[in-house]
Amino acid sequence: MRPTIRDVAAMAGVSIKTVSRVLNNEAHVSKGTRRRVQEAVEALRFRPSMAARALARGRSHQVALLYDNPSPYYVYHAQTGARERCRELGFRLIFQECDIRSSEFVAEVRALIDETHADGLILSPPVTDQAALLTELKRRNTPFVRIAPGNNKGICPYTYIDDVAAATEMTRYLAGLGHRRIAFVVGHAAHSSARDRLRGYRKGLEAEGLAEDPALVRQGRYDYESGRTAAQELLELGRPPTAIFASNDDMAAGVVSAAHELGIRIPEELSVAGYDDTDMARALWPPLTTIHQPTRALAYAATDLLLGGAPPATVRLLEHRLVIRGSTAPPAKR
Amino acid sequence: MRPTIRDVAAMAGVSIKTVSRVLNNEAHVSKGTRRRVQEAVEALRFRPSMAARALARGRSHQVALLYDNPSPYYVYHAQTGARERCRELGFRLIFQECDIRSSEFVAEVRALIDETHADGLILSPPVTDQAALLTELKRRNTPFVRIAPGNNKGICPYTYIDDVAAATEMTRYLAGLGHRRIAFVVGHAAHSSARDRLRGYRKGLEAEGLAEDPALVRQGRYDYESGRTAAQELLELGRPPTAIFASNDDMAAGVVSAAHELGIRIPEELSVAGYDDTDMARALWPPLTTIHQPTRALAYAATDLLLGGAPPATVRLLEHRLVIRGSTAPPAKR
DNA sequence: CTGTTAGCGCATTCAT
DNA sequence: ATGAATGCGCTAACAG
Repeated sequence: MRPTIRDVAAMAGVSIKTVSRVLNNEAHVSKGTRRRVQEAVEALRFRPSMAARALARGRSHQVALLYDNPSPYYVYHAQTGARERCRELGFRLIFQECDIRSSEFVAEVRALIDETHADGLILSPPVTDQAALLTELKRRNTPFVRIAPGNNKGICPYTYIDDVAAATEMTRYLAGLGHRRIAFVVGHAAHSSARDRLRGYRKGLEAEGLAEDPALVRQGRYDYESGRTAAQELLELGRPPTAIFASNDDMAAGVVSAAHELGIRIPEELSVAGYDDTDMARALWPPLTTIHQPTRALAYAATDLLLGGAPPATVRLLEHRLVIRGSTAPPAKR
Repeated sequence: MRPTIRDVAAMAGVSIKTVSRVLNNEAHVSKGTRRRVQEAVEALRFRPSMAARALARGRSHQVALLYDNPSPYYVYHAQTGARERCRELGFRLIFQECDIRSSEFVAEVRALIDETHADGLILSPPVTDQAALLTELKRRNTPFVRIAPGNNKGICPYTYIDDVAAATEMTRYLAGLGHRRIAFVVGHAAHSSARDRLRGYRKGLEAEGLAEDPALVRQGRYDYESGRTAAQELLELGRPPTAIFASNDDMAAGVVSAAHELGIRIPEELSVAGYDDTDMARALWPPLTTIHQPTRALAYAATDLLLGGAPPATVRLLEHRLVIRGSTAPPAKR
């Protein structure tokens, strides 16, 4: 049977309030008493009930991470980063999938907060940009932070990397190798990062004096299948690209797959670039050139903003980092 | 401010007990009263506190899924499957990473149960085979189920696929294409599935009248890096294999990567086979031949065993399914 | 320094 | 069919 604070108090020969004091590291407990209580806790292997604590004090020591993301790698790393910081701070992480397209979306988040007494929320893309939710959270005065927001940046702390700069740099890097026909696969329209990365691509082309060819820009959805479809179309063009920049790693994997199937060798005949959450890109290494996108670090830092110290209103956490893996080649002769 | 059951009672003009009755679908409430209460619930957007409920009744309506697994895909799919069934049954899923090698491993799980009042546990490999934990759970009388256990199968319900049969079939399939030097990359020693799959490989060789060449069997750890290393060694042998059977998808990805790097074309010059949790294998399609391993379904069914109806002591849930993707080739001429 | 009392929000006897 | 009182395990005033 689960021991309670009363069992501990009885064994230590004190009142439950004294036990509570020890558990919460409060002052005004004599050395000896404290030790006796601690021994009883050990002996009984007592662990305070989070439910009881949540009721008694106002807060639950739980935060929720909300996501609606098609990429297992993104989800896994975001979760890992947030959980790590939670652990360190003695919080528990509620990991909650949601559906931003549902008419009940905001209601469901509200229900989550009320049911769990969550102390705060961490929003990951594309939840991070749902205006209706942001409004509701502000109204309720629920603390929250955002990962990679695309708008309304003034309303809460957030973490992000500079997608425009990163995509610009990648595009210029490919151009620097000699590529002049560089295709781009756009991400999911619901994600503001998709727009930023596209903007970076265009800035990169412009900086290199390359004209944008609309036929080389394809809409994707940040998932494997859309990258694959886009690459199939691109590679069957009369004048195909010599490089394809897919704006996340799942789509890059789709591009690699399509190229394999068409017998096109990477990187000798086609250069492929992507955004990298480590594992996926490593699986495809060496054909892939990637931007290192530390999802885990973004989530860790966001959690820290929510729970740790007094956060500034806005934080620019991480610069982008361009990382070249493997041997992206200059364009093949034609 | 969060509405409570008292607010609902006041608005509906009844006592909190009546509200409680309506919330829990109990009998002995008149039609009209029930409707009035429901309207008040809607109007106030009332959601009962899980913490208060957990205290008042004995159970928390929460279950925990324990994992200690290096594969993001595995973790993601297991989580998704378990969460889905939880949702349907009105439970909340606590998704908990742990470290089976820690000396505090059992103590930490015990702490989790006491802190959260979890009603039951779902154990995924390799947690599923930690004898010390199983003993403790039995002693405490905590309900639990296991996914793909390798031993002590009598003690609780579990779900699994037949790894021995699946690996046998895959090996025989490769042999049927004409391969006679089929290599095998073994999984992590802590997972019983690693042994089962190796056994299947051996049975397959035997059934085809092929002698096992110890040089063609390499130890891996179910992660990308170990698959890559194993393949590098295998492909540099004096007499390299014509097919490599990696016993999970992360390792298969490593094999594909190593082959690419060495300029070996798949599947023309090397056939690669793996175990597939869909996404990873799809990313590498078409070079890969895979066994379809529905992690998500296994987790869903395990959760159902834990929460749904009266489960039998043991359930054989799913036969394995061999899935051929793309065009695995016969062995290259030498 | 330590103990007593009163809730936190809900379900659960037991009355009515 | 409905309501008042009691308690789940803990913390928070408020004594002493």
